[in-house]
Amino acid sequence: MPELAEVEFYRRRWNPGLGHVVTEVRLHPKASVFRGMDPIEIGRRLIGATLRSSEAAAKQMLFRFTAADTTPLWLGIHLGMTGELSAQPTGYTPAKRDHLVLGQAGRSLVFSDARMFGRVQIAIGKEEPAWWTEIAPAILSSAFTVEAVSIFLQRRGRTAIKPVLLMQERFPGIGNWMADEILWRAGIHPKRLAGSLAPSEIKALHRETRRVAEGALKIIGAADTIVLPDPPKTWLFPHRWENGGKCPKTRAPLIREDIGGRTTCWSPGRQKL
DNA sequence: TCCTATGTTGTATG
DNA sequence: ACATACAACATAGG
Repeated sequence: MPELAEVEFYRRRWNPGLGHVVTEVRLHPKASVFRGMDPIEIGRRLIGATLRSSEAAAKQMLFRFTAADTTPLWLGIHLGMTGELSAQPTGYTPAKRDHLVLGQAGRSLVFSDARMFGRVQIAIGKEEPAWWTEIAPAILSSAFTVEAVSIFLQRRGRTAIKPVLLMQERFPGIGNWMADEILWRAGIHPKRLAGSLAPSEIKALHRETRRVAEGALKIIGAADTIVLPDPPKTWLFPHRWENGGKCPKTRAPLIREDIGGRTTCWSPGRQKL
């Protein structure tokens, strides 16, 4: 599920653990979410460490710990397609999909991921790890300019705009639903080649990318609810999966089709080829 | 049984 | 070296 704003939402679910020591680590050592890393090593390092702070960027999260001897310890989590974080009562017993459980006095911090496209990694030392610092500059930062977008679209000129919006090196945090939302707002057909967009369309795309990111972070990322909130009916989001779904702006039936290997939803008439 | 799924990455090809 | 397209990863739910 998780794109930019959902990642931020889930990151905050571990906030109750801030300032507390990890006293027990339970994990599924064979789970592929650990990728190349040694799960035993991850568990060993985290025991006795205190959770100090966390950040989200693009679709990733960074949890900063300090070990008992004050050595900085960085825990990186990518939620993949089905990952979630939660805080559970003390002594929580890991279920099948709970690949990493950090036990603290008072609560357990749980990472679960059914499909295991997610990733868990750690790094040790003063410097933030490269896999964190190398994430592209945020969409809401000053580095995300019309110029930067324009250059990128020219370089990917022969590819449909939809899959280009999913490229994390320029659109960090954008996923399938946000990409459709952006194109729908900007009035651009998802099959248009990236290199074919007029300057005015590039401007609109840039503007709506920012607005969707900003709106999603406000509605989803900052929500204080137990359950992940959905954007309002005025967005494409609540209509994109329903059969017979209609465009909230034109009331025309929405179209769904595979583009670049991902189901894409758009509003005919509003978004023309 | 069959199909789909809010993601990334490795590989083949041009 | 760069750009492009797509299979593969692993599992649950309709």
